[in-house]
Amino acid sequence: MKNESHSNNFYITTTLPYVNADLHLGHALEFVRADVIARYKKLMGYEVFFNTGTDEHGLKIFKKAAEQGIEPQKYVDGFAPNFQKFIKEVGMTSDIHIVRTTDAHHIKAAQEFWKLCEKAGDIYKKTYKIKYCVGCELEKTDSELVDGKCPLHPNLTIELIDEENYFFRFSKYQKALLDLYVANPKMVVPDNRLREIRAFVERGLEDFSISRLASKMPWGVPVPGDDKQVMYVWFDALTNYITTLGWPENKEQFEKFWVSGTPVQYCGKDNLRQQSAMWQAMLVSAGLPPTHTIVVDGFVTGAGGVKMSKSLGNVVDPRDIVSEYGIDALRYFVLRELQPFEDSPFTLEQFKLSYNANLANGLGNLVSRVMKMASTNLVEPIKIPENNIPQNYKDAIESFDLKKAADIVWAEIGELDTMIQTTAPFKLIKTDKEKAIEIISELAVRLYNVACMLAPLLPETSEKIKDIIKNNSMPEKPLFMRKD
RNA sequence: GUCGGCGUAGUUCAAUGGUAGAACGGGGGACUCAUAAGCCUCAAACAAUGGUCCGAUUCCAUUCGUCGACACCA
Repeated sequence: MKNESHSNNFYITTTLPYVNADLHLGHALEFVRADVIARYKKLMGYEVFFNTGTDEHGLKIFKKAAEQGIEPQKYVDGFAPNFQKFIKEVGMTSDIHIVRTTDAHHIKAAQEFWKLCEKAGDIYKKTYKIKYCVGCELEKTDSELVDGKCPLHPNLTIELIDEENYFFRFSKYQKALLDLYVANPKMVVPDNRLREIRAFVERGLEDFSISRLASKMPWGVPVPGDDKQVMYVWFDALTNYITTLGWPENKEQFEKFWVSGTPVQYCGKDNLRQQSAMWQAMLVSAGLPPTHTIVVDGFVTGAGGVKMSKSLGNVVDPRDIVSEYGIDALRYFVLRELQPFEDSPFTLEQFKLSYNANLANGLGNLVSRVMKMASTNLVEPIKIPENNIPQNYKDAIESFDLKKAADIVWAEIGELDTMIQTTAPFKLIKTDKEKAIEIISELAVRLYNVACMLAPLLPETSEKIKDIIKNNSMPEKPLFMRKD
């Protein structure tokens, strides 16, 4: 267990998508959530290191590049800017570190990591038989086979080909991992995911291969001291979480954010094993401290919980939403309408309903009605209150329950609407001006607090509201226009 | 097949061993500061069966439904 009491530094990272991935709502969801945590911590006075980036090695990339007849490096260089554009489009804080697994430093650091595992005696060479379908001309895994045959070519027999690869002694770390889970019961959020990974580890671990023959697939980080092999993609990819910090040379930064901080990794549920078991074993092997918290997201599905897929045509491009409704509308939906840790359905109809109800009629309208009264009746702007963030809101964010945090904000919005109705300052102003002004000021103060709570969630909107209150003015146009 | 999660109003969620809460959507009403917004109000749910208990939506078992894990899909 780490001492987490006095560090004022905070590290958070998303998973790295493949550089050529179609960036969909699921990616946006993870980015937005991590971004909220990063902004929140910054507002709470932490120095924050926020990491994301692109995974650029491996067979898939290599093949795509070959199809297009270009060098893999050229191919990934063509895609990397898309990703960087995308994260801006979904409103990620500008203060973000972007690692590419083809960065010279990352490559070198991944090799250093390898050497440490090797020194620990955890890397060894082994021949194993890969299963190969001549029909597909591809390696097959057991889970891809049906009755030991390739489902696409059931009349061909699967060939076994000897290949010598490096392996990582995962099996050695079963106890270390189980101990880690016992010592850090909140290491994986939500806790049923910890149960899931614990069950997996308890069933026993097999060593896994961590390299490929360069003659077959050269697009990877060269294995130190063996130019015939390259690292298997994800071995180098996982190390990005620390190579981005400048590890191993930049000891100070690594110490600051990883060792004495509380490093947080966001990932989708399909990444549970890699992040909470394999990567943790790799860290132990290399003699480095484990991740503090791994937050596991569910997936966004289509209507009725159906998987989103191109063939069903229910894939949603978050950029389309942003261009029609704005960044904060997308963020709002991700944060409050999607379950923080479970699969959630997404439909455009639902999105619009929720937008109209909560952003246009709720928040936006409240700002207009309060500020209309304030700007016409108060002679000067209210005294800007100290940040008065309620504890339950903080607790919700600290436990990664961003939906609960958003619920708290919207409960306050509802209370303010009710307060206007019951105290009716717009009426009172005619009979008891002093009292009415007192109420209007209180409304503005509480609205300012709402803006403060919104700062990590809907940063643009939060700023707009704060400005309006500081100027004691009306919004020039509705914050969120109703959509019909 | 083995293991695990889940199954609450039309929808998405919440709480709880003792009258089941909310939001959105739907019906009705009074108001007017506001984005025909807001407020009040009405209708609306504990998958099924059995067990433990004075009492179960909550605990247990079974069934059904659903999602996931069961390794190299990073």
